[in-house]
Amino acid sequence: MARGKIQIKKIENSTNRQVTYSKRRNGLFKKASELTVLCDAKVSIIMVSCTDKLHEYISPSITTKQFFDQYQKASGIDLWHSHYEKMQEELRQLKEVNKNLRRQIRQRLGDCLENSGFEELLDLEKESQDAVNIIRERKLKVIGNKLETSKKKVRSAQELYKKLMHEFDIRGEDPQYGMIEDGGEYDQCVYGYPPPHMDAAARRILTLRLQPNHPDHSLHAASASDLTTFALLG
Amino acid sequence: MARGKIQIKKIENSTNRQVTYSKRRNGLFKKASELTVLCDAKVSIIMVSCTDKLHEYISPSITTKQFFDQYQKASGIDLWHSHYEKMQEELRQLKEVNKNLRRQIRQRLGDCLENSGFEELLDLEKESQDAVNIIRERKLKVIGNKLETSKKKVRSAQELYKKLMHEFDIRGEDPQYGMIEDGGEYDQCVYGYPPPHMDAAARRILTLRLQPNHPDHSLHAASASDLTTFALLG
DNA sequence: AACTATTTATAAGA
DNA sequence: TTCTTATAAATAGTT
Repeated sequence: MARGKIQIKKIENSTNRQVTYSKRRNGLFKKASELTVLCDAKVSIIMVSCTDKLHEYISPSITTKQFFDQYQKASGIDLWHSHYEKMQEELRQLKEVNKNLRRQIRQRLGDCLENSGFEELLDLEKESQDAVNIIRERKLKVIGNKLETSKKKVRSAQELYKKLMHEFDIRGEDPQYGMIEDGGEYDQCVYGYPPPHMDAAARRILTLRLQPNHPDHSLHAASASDLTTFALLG
Repeated sequence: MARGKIQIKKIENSTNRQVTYSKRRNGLFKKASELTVLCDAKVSIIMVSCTDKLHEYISPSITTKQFFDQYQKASGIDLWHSHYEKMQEELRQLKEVNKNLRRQIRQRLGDCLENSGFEELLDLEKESQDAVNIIRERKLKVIGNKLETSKKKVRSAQELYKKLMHEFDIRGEDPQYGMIEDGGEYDQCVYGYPPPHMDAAARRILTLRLQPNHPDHSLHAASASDLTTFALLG
């Protein structure tokens, strides 16, 4: 506005722009302070330069926080209040959902059934019984896997045992265990007494192995009350 | 600034002050918008007049909320930020809890058991089976109550029937149902055919009632598979 | 709200 | 940055 009129459009020269920003900022703040005094008003100016520097004018006798509060109150504009309320609503809903989930769990554990109708109870019973069955299946499968592993261990122990026996045989020593070596087959082997050099775990596994010939099959047919037998496997 | 210099102090004449406020406010906003364009800056001006009227200038391409956020970030002044973060943390935790509860329920329904260990499966099975038993007990109790109610209904229907028969008898009409009236006792009564004036529901109840002589006792001993019989009671 | 004499702000140059 | 200054813009007081 001096030494020539200018177009109101972005100043491309960065230095120039910076200078103008600084000058006009001061001008703006000066006007604001005059307005504050002359008209007994309150003014807040916050500016962010294109280089993200922040400058602020605030009328004396007020803080920016007060200004924010007053602004919101006077404007009725929500600003963060709607945001805040949305969060509160979300919190409330989540708490409600959690409460319901907990109630569901309690019901599934057999609590709080007083208010459930007959149909509801029937559904609940069926669901729960189905769940028990699934869990039982899963347990059996885990047991099956464990048995499989045990079987392998037994087999390798047996191999070792055979080899040792063979060596004994070659040396013509101690024919006490000959019958086991003769058979060679696993099932024949395990009906004999376990050799004394096997450790306690291996022996326990062998002992258990004596009962079902085809564990995978018979286990799946077993009823719940039979299962404690197999829990010993650990 | 025109027609005479003025002192920068509160304008005592209220009308004058109002006019000046309006004029200078426009000037300020104009300068602000020029600054916005010329220097590619962001400006927020909020003014409150001495009569508590609020006016605002905000650069295009930004909201007042964003301005507040940016201001707080730059100034380090907290305002509501800590509050907000606390709420967000709370939300996060609730969501986590929610997730876990849902997982628990799924497990109790027999889903997602792949990662459960053997011990865990055992516990789960026991819990679930206990729950099924409790639910079953509860169901039986509900059935018991229903039967009790039905029994009362039957009894009152029977009373009515008896009374009617008695009247018939007095009038010497239609001796067809005499045998029932003779017995008088409930158990004898229901073994006969229900009288035609009973409604369908009452007849159904009577029919059901024919089977167990002491429903409360026999029901509690009944196993799960027997229960569908009683579901008909509705 | 419009006018205008005057003050003030400021663009460009130093 | 700051100062200078010619000039544009803002505006106080008037209508």
